[in-house]
Amino acid sequence: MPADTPGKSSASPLAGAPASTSQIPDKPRSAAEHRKVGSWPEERGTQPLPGPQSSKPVMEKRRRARINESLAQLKTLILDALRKESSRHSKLEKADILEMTVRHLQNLRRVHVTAALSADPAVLGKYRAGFNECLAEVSRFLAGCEGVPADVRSRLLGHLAACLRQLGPSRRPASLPPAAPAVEAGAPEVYAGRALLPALDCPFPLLRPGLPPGLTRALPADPRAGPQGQGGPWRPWLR
DNA sequence: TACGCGTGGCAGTATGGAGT
DNA sequence: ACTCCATACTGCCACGCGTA
Repeated sequence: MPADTPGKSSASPLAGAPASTSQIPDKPRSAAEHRKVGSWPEERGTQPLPGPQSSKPVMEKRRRARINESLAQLKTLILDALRKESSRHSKLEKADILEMTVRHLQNLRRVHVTAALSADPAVLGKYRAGFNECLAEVSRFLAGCEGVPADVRSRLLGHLAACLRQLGPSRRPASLPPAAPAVEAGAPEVYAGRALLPALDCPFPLLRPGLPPGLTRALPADPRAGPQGQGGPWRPWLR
């Protein structure tokens, strides 16, 4: 198992601690510790777990229970978010729940992009200006970079320029790239009561200024950034 | 047919002891 | 002090089986 797998706790210093490791009495236990000592609140009053070897089925059972519990919560949340009656969807499969969740999160992101553009149409222009500066920086870097074949250089710059053109010459949302395949031509997609803009195939957050918290990676304040997020162009290399 | 369960295997990590 | 190795523990996955 990879040590850097997110959300896992096996890399915790406690993961491999022997059973005799003394616990700090008042220290709050982590989830891993709870699992290790078998003392989840709902399990109070039960017998302590036997040795590690014999507890393996219990651990596996507990793991499955965690998965199912989270899936059940996810189902409730997603049905609530989509305003669907849960009683009519009691037969949802796990795969359905996950698919609905993925679609919901994708749509949510587009809703927020739409909202941000509606609130301040200038953000697309700022993004474009930032992208432009990025392109110029790459161009400067490549010019001073030995060993980069000319065709590679020109292909890279051509690709970036094409990306820039794809953003459109103006700030109007109507100039955005073609809609996602699922969207019918001429019929704006509506989600949660809002008309959506076409999906942008952006590998990074498109509208960083003003994006609702939690929708993109939390970025620490960068003293070099200057006007970053305050009306100036977005400069990814300053992050 | 989807799901739950028990089980074995594998891989990653932590730990302690022995050897240098 | 440092390295190496055996061991313990944990999480994930696949498989077979039973059930609703």
